Amino acid sequence: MAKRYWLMKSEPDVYSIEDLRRDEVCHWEGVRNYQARNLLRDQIRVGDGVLFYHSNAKPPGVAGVAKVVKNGYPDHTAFDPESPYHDPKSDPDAPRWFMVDVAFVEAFPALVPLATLQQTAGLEDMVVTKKGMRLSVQPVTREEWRIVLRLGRRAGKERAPRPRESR
DNA sequence: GCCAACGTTGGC
DNA sequence: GCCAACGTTGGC
Repeated sequence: MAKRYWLMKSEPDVYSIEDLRRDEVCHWEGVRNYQARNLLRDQIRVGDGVLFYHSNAKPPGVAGVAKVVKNGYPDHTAFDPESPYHDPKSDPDAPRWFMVDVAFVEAFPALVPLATLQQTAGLEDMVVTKKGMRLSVQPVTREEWRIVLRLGRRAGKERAPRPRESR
């Protein structure tokens, strides 16, 4: 399967790209939407690229890049009564919710705001720019990926020198 | 903090 | 299986 690309939302107050930089790898836990669940379980694969999106932020936007390092597996936080993501209806013998593991790749020197995405030619059909689209795990096309990475790296170039990145 | 757009739940 | 009520998401 060729490498594919995704956008995943996280509230930076809960878990930000800087948290992922520190942790290096994280479980993408707590997704409780069936459409997103299906992507995590069936579509997203090791090696795929992830745009790390800060939602409910000021401003919201793409903060950096991660990569998938573990395919979908049951989200154990659903089984934990102490977890904020606890779901008593998820049975360990037939898990309802899934997660993947992602690893830090890079943080953009400056966030690419949603408003910029909405104004950028070539991103007209990008899911995150659509009004009313709340899906927290979304597919991204190869071309959208290319454009957003260029925006993120260019944004940094205008403000501060960017250290050599591995990719 | 507001509220529009969605998704889910539950009565019938 | 409809749909009203309710809860959540997430931009503004």
